[in-house]
Amino acid sequence: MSPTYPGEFEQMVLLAILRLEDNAFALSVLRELDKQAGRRVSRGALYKTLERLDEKGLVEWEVEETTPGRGGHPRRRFSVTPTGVRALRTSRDALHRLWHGLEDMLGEPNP
Amino acid sequence: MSPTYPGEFEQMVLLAILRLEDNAFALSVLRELDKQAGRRVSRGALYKTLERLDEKGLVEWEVEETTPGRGGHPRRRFSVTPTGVRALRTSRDALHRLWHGLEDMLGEPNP
DNA sequence: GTATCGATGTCTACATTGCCTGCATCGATG
DNA sequence: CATCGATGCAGGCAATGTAGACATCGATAC
Repeated sequence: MSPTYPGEFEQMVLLAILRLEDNAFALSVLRELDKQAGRRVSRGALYKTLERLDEKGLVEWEVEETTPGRGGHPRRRFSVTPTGVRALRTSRDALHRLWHGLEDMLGEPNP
Repeated sequence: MSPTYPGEFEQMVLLAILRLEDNAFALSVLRELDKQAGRRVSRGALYKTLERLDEKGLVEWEVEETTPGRGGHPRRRFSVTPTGVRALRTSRDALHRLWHGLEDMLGEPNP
């Protein structure tokens, strides 16, 4: 049972969900990833990732009480589980330690 | 033309090489990853990753002038190419923007 | 001088992630 | 009723992550 770390994209999805708080529906996540990280992927790609994160217990969701006046599938509101938050912290800390001290070569983060 | 971003582990390997400067031989990278990021992988895993980073032009290497008195294969000294540095910066910036503002939930980095 | 060790590198194979296209659902709108 | 819009799901291939076995060749132990 080796740890198995969240991949690069998985991390981004988790972060996007956290930022969206109550508004983390799949398509909003897609927009957030584009807006904040310049990362554009297809819906299918995102859903697959969400499905995997769910299987790993890093995210969970509930269906939204259907807003009167919209059809199709009821949408799901995602949230990051405590396990997910922990995984995120671990990844961040590891990267942070590796980055630390390289500011000269890499420059400061570009906001 | 798809960008294709460095994966989670690939980023760590690139960073480890940068930190080691002139001392970036495969096995030192392995130790650096363990020490700084707590990430332990087999040699095979690392070599595969280095090979892929090389194919993508993110790292390059030269064989070391053989130190008198050590046998086996001559070891390779790796370095990150300018392209590699750029890729690293891009990934960092994207993650940085996503992290920004979430300090309350995630806490400050753990040094 | 032979067996082994130590530090490297390579090859093969498989598991996990990343990512896309295409298809289905179902109110609202024309 | 045809279509659109916002969703979600299935299937499948490509890229990444990871391990384990095997090869090389000085140095050192016996």
